[in-house]
Amino acid sequence: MPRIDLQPRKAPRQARSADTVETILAAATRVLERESLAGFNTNRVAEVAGVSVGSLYQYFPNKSALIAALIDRQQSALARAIEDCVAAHEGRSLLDALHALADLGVEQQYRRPLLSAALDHEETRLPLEKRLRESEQRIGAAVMSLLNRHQKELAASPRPSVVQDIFVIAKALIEADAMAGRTPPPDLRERVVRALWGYLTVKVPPA
Amino acid sequence: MPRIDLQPRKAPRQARSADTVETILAAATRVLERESLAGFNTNRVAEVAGVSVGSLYQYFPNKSALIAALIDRQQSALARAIEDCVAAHEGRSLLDALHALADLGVEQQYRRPLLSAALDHEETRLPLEKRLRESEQRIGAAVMSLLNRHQKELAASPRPSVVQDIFVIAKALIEADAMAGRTPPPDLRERVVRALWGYLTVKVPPA
DNA sequence: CCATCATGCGAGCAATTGCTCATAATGCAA
DNA sequence: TTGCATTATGAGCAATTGCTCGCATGATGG
Repeated sequence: MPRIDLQPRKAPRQARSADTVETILAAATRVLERESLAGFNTNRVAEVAGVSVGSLYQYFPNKSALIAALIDRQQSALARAIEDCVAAHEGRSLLDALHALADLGVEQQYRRPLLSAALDHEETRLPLEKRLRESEQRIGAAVMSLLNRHQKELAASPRPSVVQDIFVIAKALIEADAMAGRTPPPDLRERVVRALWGYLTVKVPPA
Repeated sequence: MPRIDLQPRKAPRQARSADTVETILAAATRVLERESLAGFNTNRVAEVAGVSVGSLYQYFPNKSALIAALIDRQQSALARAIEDCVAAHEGRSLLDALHALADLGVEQQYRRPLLSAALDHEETRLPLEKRLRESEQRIGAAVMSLLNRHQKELAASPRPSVVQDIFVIAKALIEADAMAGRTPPPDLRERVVRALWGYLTVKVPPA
């Protein structure tokens, strides 16, 4: 069984190392998106990357660290995209922003369905490291600021659980469709927006 | 790698077999809810069940079939619970029914969080067999009949995608909380209902 | 040309695990 | 009790896989 050491090994000083790391991560991505977690082993990743297992273990202390690096990459990219999206919609309507966020999620999930699903699964299994928590928090902060800008349209004042919920709702809806077909159904975007908009703005009648 | 034979082997004629199958399934459940998929192997299940591996393979042709049997059980139980719930709420309000369904989901997910999560994951990996599809359809039909009863309150006429969506939304919200803590937060039920109610009843303003 | 050393290499170890099969145990009919 | 058929057993095989370690390689400086 692998160690519980998720820190990437101190990168060697030589110039080539950054490229090699990049090559390995790219290969890992390819393997993961083609064969999901089933065919994902370090020997295969090294083979696809065109390097030896030994080299792989020079840059990643164990398999978990490799996966963690992939998650980190993907989460950072998503966080950045969301931040940009929220920033770009300053002054515009909440509905427009939700549409844009939905598009963003759809695009991300459908580009590499297996990769996303696999990383999702590993994310719950691995002890999350700081950097990942950081991406999560950046996403949370961005969404929270969006909600704060439109507080008057909301049914309730935005609490952290609201941010988590709309994130979870959007991801689940998109993932369910992404596992079923190669291309997004035309109404997916609209359904996601309806779910988010409904959750945010509706007043549930009292019992 | 395991075969792709999900049919349970023809049960022996002897009386003891049913009990043995039951014992094995119970053991499998225990292993799965304690150590998730990581520690779930046939040797361990047999050990916990107090039978030999050979016996296990007399009743289940392979590991996948064992997992499929667990999924089948759980799905059937859920389908039945949902059908009963929908039937019990005939003539009552949609909101009441949604509350009841939310409770049902929360209870199911929190009783064995790891089990539910593991089975969810395997469900996407395994080629679903007929019986499973049948449970899914039963759930879909029950929810659809509930929606049909309250068509006038709905924002749009209930299509199959609506049924899938509210199922996915509820499951995702509950699962996210279930992975985080041992007991459900007091507002979980309300959040689930709001998400469902919002999705079903809200009219999204046109662009 | 040599010595040094960081880096790359890949055979192979140790552990795991799905599953089989020769054998033992057990139930049952005669 | 005897003989047959059915079921239970578990040692162990074959395949997989995470990872190590001794050695090769090639760049660098003298």
